[in-house]
Amino acid sequence: MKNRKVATILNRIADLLEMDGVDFRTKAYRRAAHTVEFLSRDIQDVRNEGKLEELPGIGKNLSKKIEEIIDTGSLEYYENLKKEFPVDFEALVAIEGLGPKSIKLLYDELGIKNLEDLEKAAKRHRIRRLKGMGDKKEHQIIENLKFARKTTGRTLLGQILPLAEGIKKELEKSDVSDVEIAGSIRRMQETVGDIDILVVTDKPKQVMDYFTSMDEVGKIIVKGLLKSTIRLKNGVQVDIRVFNEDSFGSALLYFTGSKETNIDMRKIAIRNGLKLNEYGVYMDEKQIAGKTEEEVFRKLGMQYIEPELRENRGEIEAALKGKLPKLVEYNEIMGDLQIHTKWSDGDASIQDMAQKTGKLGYEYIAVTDHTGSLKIAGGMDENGIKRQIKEIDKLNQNLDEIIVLKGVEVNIDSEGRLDVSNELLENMDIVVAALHSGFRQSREKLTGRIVSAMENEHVNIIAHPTGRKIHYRMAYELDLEKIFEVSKETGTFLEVNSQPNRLDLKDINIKRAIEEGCKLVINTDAHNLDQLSYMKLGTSTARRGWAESKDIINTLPLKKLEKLLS
DNA sequence: GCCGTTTTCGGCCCGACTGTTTTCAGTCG
Repeated sequence: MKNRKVATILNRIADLLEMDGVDFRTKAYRRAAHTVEFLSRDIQDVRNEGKLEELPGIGKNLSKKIEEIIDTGSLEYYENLKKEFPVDFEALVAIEGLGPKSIKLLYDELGIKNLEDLEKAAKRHRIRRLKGMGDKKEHQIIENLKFARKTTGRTLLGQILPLAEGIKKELEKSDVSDVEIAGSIRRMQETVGDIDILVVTDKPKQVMDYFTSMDEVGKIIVKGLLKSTIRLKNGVQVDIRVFNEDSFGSALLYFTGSKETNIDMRKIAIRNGLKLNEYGVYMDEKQIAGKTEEEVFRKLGMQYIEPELRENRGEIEAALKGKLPKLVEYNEIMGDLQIHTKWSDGDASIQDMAQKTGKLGYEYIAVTDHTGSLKIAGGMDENGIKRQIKEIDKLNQNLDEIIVLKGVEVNIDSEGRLDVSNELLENMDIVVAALHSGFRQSREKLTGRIVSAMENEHVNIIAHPTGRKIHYRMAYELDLEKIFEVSKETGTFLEVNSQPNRLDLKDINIKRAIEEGCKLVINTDAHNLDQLSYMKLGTSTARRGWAESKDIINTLPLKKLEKLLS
């Protein structure tokens, strides 16, 4: 998968061009980088088919450059640009208040190339003497330097969601008639850079004062009547925008993004002789829509696009043609098919997990504790599995709100073998299989291990298929196209694992899997009672992958699911 | 550098806030 590498180089070129004051060509590189980064296929395959130019934003010139990157691993044009501007752009631009123009000025006038140079120059008061700079700006740079070095970057959605909801609750106590969480959180992106909040009020002064003086506020970065930005004590940035009721829909649309989707929607407005901004849809000077998002989409001649789809990955074209999928709904999930208990590495008893899930409105769960070879996770031996089966049978006689299915999460060893005998697997309602080690094997070997597990007639589900852990380890090398093909052939379901740092398969792979005709299952992989609520994260990931309920097997009622499993 | 429901040339989203400015450039989202 060279997609990441190609996208990174294209983005770096855009950075350097931006520094040089190049305008629209910069945008072209960024657009192409976006296309490549979120392509659900291997860019190398597209290149081999000679179809690079069919991708949005990629023409003759860029397709040649991409070919050069794929073939040689580098790009002469990029190398030359780097020589011209030998600055650590990425580090410098991470400083709040520094953009391409300032970085160019600092390099041209003071030879500043990196954070160390910047710090020295600022402390010697050499920056305040530059044109357009001043002592405030210099001070700001010194302040923000400290922070930029400590910053950890993006936060997991699962971590930031409760924080954002807390701030929303807090703001509801102020003079507002409405508060909504927008931005990438509303789009349910797997990681989030900041919290965006939109409020409706006719007392903006009071609300902004309230917002900037909340207990959690560490630093006020910007404060105005219509927009403010703060940094919480824990380092997370929060942006707030104030609107009135008549603009609520267009404001929510704008503030939810993504930026790329916003830009394309504004272009559609222009094409229709209209103007779209955060205050509404305008014909000449007159607002003709804006109160609700639905109204805005309608005026632009499009279907309503769910927030999770707003990533400029083809949803705008589909909405214009009326061909958007009908996404799986959060309340359509009927059960959870990967749950751990005290029998292996979970914290709760089977009964506790069952009772909690019964309250969530599910019809069924599957208890899928680890098996023998996974000693570290307290894996059960075959006798343990047999005893657990008996316990579940007994429990089911006393539970009326939910059915507990008998499952295991078997380990796929380094040669693709399972660690539980087929005789025993035959007795299980559901068998989940996964890799837990040997991630550094070759692509062929890793793919082969999963394929042989899928070819076992007892295996129903491949759990966390790519093994990635966000911020911790990359997905292992896999031929996903092959996995999808065998998944479809054998009727093995691919998991969308809901753990906040897994979300695996991820959105673009889900989309591809569905296109290939695979069926998926959304599981929490919960190890305690609280983690059962992660289902929301897995479902949002599936929605971001354009999944409909027909693609997700645990939207089925028990009877139909059992038929499918058999 | 890309693209086309007025275009193969001439466009390319739009607005708020800050700091350094006497009217605007740069940054940010």
